[in-house]
Amino acid sequence: MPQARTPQVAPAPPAAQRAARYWLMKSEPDECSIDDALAAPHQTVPWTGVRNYQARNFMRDDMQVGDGVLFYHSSCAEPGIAGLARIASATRADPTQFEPESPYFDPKSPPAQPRWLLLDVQALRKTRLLPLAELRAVPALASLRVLQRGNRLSITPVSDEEWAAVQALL
DNA sequence: GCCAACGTTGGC
DNA sequence: GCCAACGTTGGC
Repeated sequence: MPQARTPQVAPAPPAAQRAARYWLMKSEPDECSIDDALAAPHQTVPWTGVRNYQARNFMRDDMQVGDGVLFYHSSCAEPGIAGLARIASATRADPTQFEPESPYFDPKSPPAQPRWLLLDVQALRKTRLLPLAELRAVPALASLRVLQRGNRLSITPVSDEEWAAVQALL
């Protein structure tokens, strides 16, 4: 008895099954601030340099064009949410992994199967800076990933409720 | 597959 | 510059 054929390709998961529709993305303002992104052509920058598998997998598996982004400034005098942005492209290979002179060079990444991805992020607007202390004071943001102890991920999902709570602060 | 050593992140 | 926390590496 022949078995029913199984689809060769799994259907894309419905939006409700994605990890999130909103994201927080960290950028060092010395490298690319919200002002830098707003000044870029089409207010769009390639999000280069992600070298963490969890963050890469969010880009690869969950992030979609149009998703909302909290643009976060890290490793600077005033860390916090500095602007709003959106995901503006699908993923593609991050070219810096193949550039020996780049700080993001990864000699172990096989060019035929690039290990690291990026996508384009379009800045929408600069906001007033929402520093960590202010975010921590909002009960609805208690579980925001960037506020958790030891958090280091440069891309983290933001729930619908957290997104709304941030918008309410602006 | 364990786990110690090491490098990096990032707030303070 | 300090240091806690975390991810990665590599010997065994």
